[in-house]
Amino acid sequence: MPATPAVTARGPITRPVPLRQAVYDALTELIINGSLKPGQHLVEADLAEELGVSRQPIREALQRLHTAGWVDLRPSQGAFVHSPTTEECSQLLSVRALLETRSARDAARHATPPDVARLWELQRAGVTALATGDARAIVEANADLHGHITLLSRNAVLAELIPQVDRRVRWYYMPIAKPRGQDAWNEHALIIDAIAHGDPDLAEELMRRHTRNTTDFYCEQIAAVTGSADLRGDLP
Amino acid sequence: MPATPAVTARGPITRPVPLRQAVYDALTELIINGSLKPGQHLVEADLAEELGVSRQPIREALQRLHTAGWVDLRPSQGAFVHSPTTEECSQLLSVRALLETRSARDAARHATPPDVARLWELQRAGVTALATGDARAIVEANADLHGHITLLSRNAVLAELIPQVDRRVRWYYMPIAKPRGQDAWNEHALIIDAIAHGDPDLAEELMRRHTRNTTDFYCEQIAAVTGSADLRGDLP
DNA sequence: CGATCGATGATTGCATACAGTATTCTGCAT
DNA sequence: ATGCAGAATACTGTATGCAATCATCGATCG
Repeated sequence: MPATPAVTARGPITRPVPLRQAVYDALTELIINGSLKPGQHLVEADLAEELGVSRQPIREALQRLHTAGWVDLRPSQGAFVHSPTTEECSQLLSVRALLETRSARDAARHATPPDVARLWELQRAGVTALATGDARAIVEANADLHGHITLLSRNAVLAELIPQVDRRVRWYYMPIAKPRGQDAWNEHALIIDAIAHGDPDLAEELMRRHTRNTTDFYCEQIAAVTGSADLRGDLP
Repeated sequence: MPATPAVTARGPITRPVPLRQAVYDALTELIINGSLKPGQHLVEADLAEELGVSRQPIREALQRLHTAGWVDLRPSQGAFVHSPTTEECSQLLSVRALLETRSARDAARHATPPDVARLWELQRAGVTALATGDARAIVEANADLHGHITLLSRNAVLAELIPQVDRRVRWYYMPIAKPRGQDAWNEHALIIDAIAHGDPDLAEELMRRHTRNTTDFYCEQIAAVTGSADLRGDLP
């Protein structure tokens, strides 16, 4: 078979994106950016008209949003945008810290030189974003860096779980939490260094401190707004 | 209205269970007990007829099965029972150990005397099942005990994540892994004791050993069957 | 004889229609 | 004014129908 010449396309081909997937993406976006507020009743017919599709893809997307924790699905009553409690957020932070600490450890065990180079690349992108002061770019760069570390852990289960937890954390803290800035990226550099040297113990410990600092920072922001009690919960 | 006398029901009232939920439960059961084999193509129309419902609830259940990792959903081609790889199982075991270790620690911080009493109750049930030699009862008792520890961690996120991971692990190893027997339940007793004494460090360490032993046992079983290489992967 | 192309059947994706149930509004009696 | 009863309304849950797409098989051509 000498054929299949000069196929420049990336991916198998341009698959027609299933409508339910587009709906899922659209709704998550609407929830994250606040167009759909916590507790709001999501009426299928309205969403269907809004997005120009029938109720069927809407329902399928709502199923996925439910299992992902974005909406609550009360039988015979419909879907409601999930309202996170402070306890839940504390727990999300705690679990995220646990998973990311582990992924850092495994990343240090598996990372190759090209992997590390890619990490430094993302690190530079983050520092650049930090210099320009573009808050959105900073958050995104941070997510990219952490996401790539989870990839390097070579653990598909981890890489599947972490983003779910992470996105929900970021969604909840988005309105109140300013990016941590320089400190966070200094810590990133230390972690990358540990990964580059293949030192699992050090990478784990550094990531533990990093997530702890991030959590503390978030909790201070929350406390400043709500004047509430201790949110740090069960962090180690 | 003199009627509705002597309402013995618990909960609000007897809610009519949504059909999609029944379908979801039925399909997971069929997958776990092997009626639906890995890789098998799940034709919506067939399932609908089999279960006596229309395609609509089937589709919604398949969405949930997909996000839970039970089936793969290939666009325009339908649903296929997920085929776990040995790598994936190793990763599942690894993540499960991580999460359960943490839940044991938090359980030790939060458990009340009634909670501990309930744990001992479950422990006794497990030992009884062990004595009778009923393999299915043993596996179930084990899941109950671990599940209750996750509840005691007072972390809803953990309690949500662990069962998903745990069920998939048990499903894959079911055909080849004999229950570990007495050793596992001795270790359980030590863990419960640590929780009862409110000793997080000890509970964490004991659970770490316990999950490590369980993983080792499973891996030996696997190796004996497949004659494969090291599966222990990234356990600490 | 092998390979490519086209036709056919099966299956999914989406839309629509109908039935059951929870909520809300209105009217009346207290 | 307040509480309750009843109907009207709105929404979800389920079923069915149709068009688009994919896999399979057979025929034709090199």
